[in-house]
Amino acid sequence: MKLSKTSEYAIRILSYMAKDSDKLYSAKLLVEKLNVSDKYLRKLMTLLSKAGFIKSMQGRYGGYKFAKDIKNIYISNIIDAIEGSEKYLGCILGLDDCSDENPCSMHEVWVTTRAKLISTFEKTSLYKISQTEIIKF
Amino acid sequence: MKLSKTSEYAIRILSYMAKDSDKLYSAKLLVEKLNVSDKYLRKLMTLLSKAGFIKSMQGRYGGYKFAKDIKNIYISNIIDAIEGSEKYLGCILGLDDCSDENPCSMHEVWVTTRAKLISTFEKTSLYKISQTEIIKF
DNA sequence: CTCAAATACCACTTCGGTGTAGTATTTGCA
DNA sequence: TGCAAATACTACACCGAAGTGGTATTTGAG
Ligand code: SF4
Ligand code: SF4
Repeated sequence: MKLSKTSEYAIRILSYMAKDSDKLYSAKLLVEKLNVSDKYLRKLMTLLSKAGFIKSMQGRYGGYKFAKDIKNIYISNIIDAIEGSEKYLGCILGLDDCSDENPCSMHEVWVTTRAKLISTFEKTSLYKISQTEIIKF
Repeated sequence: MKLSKTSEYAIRILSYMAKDSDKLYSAKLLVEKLNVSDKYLRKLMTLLSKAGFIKSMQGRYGGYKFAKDIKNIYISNIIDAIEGSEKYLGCILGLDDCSDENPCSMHEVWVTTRAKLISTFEKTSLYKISQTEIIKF
């Protein structure tokens, strides 16, 4: 019942960057501030670049900055890019073939819960997160 | 955002057995009916025995049957026994150290969603599940 | 008593997510 | 131009969950 570590990291990194969304961030700085290993963070940054959330500047004084308005980046977009939506859209019991017509007794409450979770992801933008003070990353 | 495969299997198996909760089920039958590999199911059955949900009868015409009233076995009990409650009680972003006092902007809606999910698990017994027709396992 | 048919146990393999290492490439500035 | 400091890339190591194989043990029927 958790997102993958990679999704966690991605949300953490982008949330952190969203605090000053025009700034250019180096991998070195992010590694120091956030709790992600150097190599893994760099790999992830490249992935996030290719996904279009950020753009990278190589060379001396390079780094990463947002490629688009953080008001248009939602948590659901990030999760989709990293692990695909199936990972959190499916049934909690893993039974793909049953439907609303053939439900088990957990179905109704599960579907309701799931819907709420999804709508949370789809409605929460990085901008919104940046408006809240986060002490610990 | 999913339970482990093992939890899925456990819930599937016990839900199936709950349809006729006094019957003695052989591993062979369960393997045929449910979609779990022979060896893995047998290993899991031993684990479920040790956890006290079922008891096993060895020898010729042996098998498994419930060790207690299925009205007293809740989904949350099963998940706890297999993967521990931490796995689905924590924060979705994996940041253990922030609290209700230092929340990010997802916190409130996440906590609400999580609470609903947990209460679903804690209120749904195998008996309740058995009352609903499940076509596909 | 013997055997068939069932579970229990131990050890190994496989696989995907996570993390690491080393090297190549880019780029601005002295 | 040459170097320092940054990112990009490729390949491999690690680890826990999932899955498999083979053997030992139990037990009732005949
Ligand atoms: S009926 Fe039950 S098992 Fe099937 S999708 Fe709904 S919650 Fe999952
Ligand atoms: S504030 Fe709440 S939802 Fe946000 S990261 Fe912390 S525990 Fe998770």
